[in-house]
Amino acid sequence: MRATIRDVARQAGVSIATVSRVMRDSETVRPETRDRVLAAAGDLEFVPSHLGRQLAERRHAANGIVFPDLSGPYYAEVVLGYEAVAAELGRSVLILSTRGRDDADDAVRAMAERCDGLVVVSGRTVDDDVVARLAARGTSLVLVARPPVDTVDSVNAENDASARALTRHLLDLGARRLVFVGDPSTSPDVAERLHGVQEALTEADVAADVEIRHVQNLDEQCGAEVVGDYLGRALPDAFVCANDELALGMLGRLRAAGVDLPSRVRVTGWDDVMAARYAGLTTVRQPMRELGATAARLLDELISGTRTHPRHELLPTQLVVRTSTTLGKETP
Amino acid sequence: MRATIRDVARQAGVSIATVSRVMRDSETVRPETRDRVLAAAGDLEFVPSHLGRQLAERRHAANGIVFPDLSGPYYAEVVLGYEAVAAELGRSVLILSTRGRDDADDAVRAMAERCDGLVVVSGRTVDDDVVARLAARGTSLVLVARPPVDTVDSVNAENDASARALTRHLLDLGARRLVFVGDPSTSPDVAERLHGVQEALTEADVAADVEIRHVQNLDEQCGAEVVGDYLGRALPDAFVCANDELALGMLGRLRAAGVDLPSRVRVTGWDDVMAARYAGLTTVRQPMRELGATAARLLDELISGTRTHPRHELLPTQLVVRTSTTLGKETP
DNA sequence: GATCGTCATGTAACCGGTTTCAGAGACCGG
DNA sequence: CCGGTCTCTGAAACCGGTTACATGACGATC
Repeated sequence: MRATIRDVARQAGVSIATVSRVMRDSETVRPETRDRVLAAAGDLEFVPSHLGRQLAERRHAANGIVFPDLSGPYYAEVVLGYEAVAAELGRSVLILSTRGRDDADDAVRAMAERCDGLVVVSGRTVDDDVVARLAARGTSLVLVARPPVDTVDSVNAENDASARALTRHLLDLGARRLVFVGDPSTSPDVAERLHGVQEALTEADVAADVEIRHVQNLDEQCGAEVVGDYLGRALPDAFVCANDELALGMLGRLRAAGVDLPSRVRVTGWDDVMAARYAGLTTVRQPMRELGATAARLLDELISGTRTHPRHELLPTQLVVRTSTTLGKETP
Repeated sequence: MRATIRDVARQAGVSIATVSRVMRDSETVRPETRDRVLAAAGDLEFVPSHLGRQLAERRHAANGIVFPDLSGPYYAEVVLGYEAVAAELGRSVLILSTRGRDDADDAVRAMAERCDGLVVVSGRTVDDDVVARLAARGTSLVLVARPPVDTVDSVNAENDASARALTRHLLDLGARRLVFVGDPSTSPDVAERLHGVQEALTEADVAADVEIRHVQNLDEQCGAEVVGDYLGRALPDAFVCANDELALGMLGRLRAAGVDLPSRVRVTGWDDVMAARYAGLTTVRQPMRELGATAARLLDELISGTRTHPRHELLPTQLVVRTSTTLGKETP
């Protein structure tokens, strides 16, 4: 069995209080005594138990993060940014993926019991009432890429401005008939993107319109299916997809059908995943790592009690133009 | 403040032992008493403290996983597979990324104090002596994608057979002068892959050779640089890269230089990341998720004491042929 | 009716730390 | 030489659970 604080105290001939003081060099201890304790601790290879310490301090020194999935670069980057900052702040990071878990709500609640606070990424993880109940219980919470709730901190990527920029880019290229691929009712992010597109069209001084094409999931297969539908009839000028995976699915199917891009049709995505670069996909880059990092900082403020009023951060995004819309100004 | 077991006991008019028994429905409690306790618990919204419980049980019910990075799909998938199985086994998962951390060794040791056991992924995370010291201390350990140590469990992906298959594939296509890109001294995985290539060449009934091209890092930039070097002189028949990122970097640079693939030169990678599919990269697919899942299961056996003798798992890999080597049998 | 076993529950020690408070000396000025 | 202050250390309570053991009630057995 590993040495405890009492073993060290006995060996050094002091009380456990003194050992505790030396280990966390809090109060003053006579150098001579300190040396004796340190010698005993080194001798016994004493490492203070986190459990004992945490119980006494009534804190976990750990943060949680809940996300739907880790495949695909989006969430992985968010988690990475989160972990980096949390570690800097001296906190461990607990992860919980809700994908394919039917007891996600319970799992999140269980996780909340093991952390000083947690971050919930994406609306596809747990229901709002779970979030509300956690918040009501006093759990420190930060929402990421999830519709803000007044009383709860949130971090989101800007959608509207980039959607407008993207749309103007397409209009500049002469595109007039757009098709937005994705279901705005599934996610507020998607709804905002669509909204930005529609606004840009309204503000434009040319006649242009956007059709909305709903899909089951935002994945490659659905993207391919959408292309299949359009191959029979006239292609629009551009497909504006709610995310990169949809767009990549479309690109693959279009290429297979021998449709030339960007002359016959243009395709855009959202996220700027790594594959988008190789596929030459015009898309919108999100500061994923920064989303996680910001969430970690906000959460730390909540936990440490530095701040009590909720904050809502909105991080900027950036249009990345590639060959799926124009050969003119390719960004490799 | 949240309710404790003593609050519940007082309200229900029983002792804390009885409450504990009800909460973990261990021993027999009279139904009537149980109902009283449950009512009180519900009333006070009592949730047993993990800290108290864990201290008493002297276990964390948490596992750790250490990896170098989470950007790029490789480690993310491993972590995902690990988390899924760990969650199934009722364990929380702590993560630790060592990238850009100069105190990685300490961080790993600190993490070990908070878990019942941990998985170390890749040799690029911490030194062998840290692993050895943890093992000596009795920490349950599983190594993933890291050179096996006799006494410590390990999970690795098969390298040799796939490297041979890959090489034979290139030989079949007529390639004779190969260049292996990557530094075999940095990682045993890379060394094994090179070894497989060399063996396949030796066994082949044609005259062929492989040159070894060392690189600083296994990333896209280095891949692009290697191409730059070769553009001046004669290109080999094929570049066999130690991973996909190198290969993708080469593909980009080759395409930019107007070199036609696969007619002028062939390129292969290793890992089968998502971008490889869009870049048409011939590569070797690793069962990344399964690596993580297997590690979680091995670790659970160690922690629960079901098994004491070390095991070394070797998971199969699979050659994926795409257009970077041949247009003949493209796998989309 | 005394003895015994069983069942339900309570008492108290324990897990390994932190922290409050009090006390023992050392030191100082008058 | 004495009272007061300061510095260092120890005793003990506490964090919130688990669990070995003790206890008491009750029914069964002879």
